[in-house]
Amino acid sequence: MRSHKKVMNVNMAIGALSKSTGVHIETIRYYERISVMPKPPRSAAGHRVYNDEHFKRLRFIKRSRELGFTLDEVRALLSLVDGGDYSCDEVRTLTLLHRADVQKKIKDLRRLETTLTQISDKCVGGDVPDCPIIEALYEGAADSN
Amino acid sequence: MRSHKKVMNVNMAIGALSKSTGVHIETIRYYERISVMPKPPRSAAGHRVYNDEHFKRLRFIKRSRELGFTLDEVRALLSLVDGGDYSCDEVRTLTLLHRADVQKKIKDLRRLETTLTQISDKCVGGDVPDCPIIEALYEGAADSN
DNA sequence: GTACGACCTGTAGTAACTACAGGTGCAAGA
DNA sequence: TCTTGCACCTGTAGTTACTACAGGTCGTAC
Repeated sequence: MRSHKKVMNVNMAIGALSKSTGVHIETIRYYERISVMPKPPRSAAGHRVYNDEHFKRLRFIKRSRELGFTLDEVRALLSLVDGGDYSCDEVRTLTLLHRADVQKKIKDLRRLETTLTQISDKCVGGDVPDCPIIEALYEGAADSN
Repeated sequence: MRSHKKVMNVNMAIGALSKSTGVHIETIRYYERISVMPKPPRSAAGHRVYNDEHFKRLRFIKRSRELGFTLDEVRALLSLVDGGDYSCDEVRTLTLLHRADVQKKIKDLRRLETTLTQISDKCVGGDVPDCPIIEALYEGAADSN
């Protein structure tokens, strides 16, 4: 058991969990369905009852998603946490692999931005028909890629 | 009629169109289903028959998609082409709006890259448990956003 | 005559949710 | 006491832009 495994027994319903984490109710149920969140115990009325552990796990998922990790990557991180025997190296490797993905995306988008700038520069504007942008896309003269 | 509206009557089947444009056969049929490509005439055997106009239109769609336009944006561009009365301004406006989207994405990804670098730097590596990356994500100390 | 390839239709799967429809149960106000 | 409203429940369909398959037809080449 790590320090983050301690439980505070602060019980709450799905609405409260949603509000405190900023994750939609439907998304929480979706995470349960695809097994990134565990099935919580139910109250007498059949309502889901969450505790502090659930709260932290959901916050972990949310932060990871905000950092652009896919749910599959989040699952990989969580399995390390769940196994409890993760090493720093494993986690860092996943993080750096992910960062490489992000860097590639940035590179692609920058090239794309350049092309968009170039083709919009071709266009003098005004109300004339036969826009060079359309021509560039429609006719053969494609210098993109 | 613009210069790009001239038809050369080079008929071809869907496989040839696919090969010459690099767009998958299934994707071409999908474009037809969602009405970004028109329903082509059929041969006696019921096969789709395409001509040079179809080829150019599909290439237009492909290039636009490669430039990151969504199919909805492509549809907007095509409606300008189809209407035949587009002005340079309209096209350039769409292009610049799209470029703004791309620039925002780049900005977001860059911030994300920075955060990933920061948290992976926290990690000294090695086989020790209790990785600071996991801690940062799991426990309260989140400086992201 | 049969095997092959290209074509056909229609449906389901992908990622990561979101948005309903239709139903239950509890608590507070009229 | 009734009823209104809210939070919750399940299950399914929609989103984007495709991809992949199952199962069928057709024409030609060997």
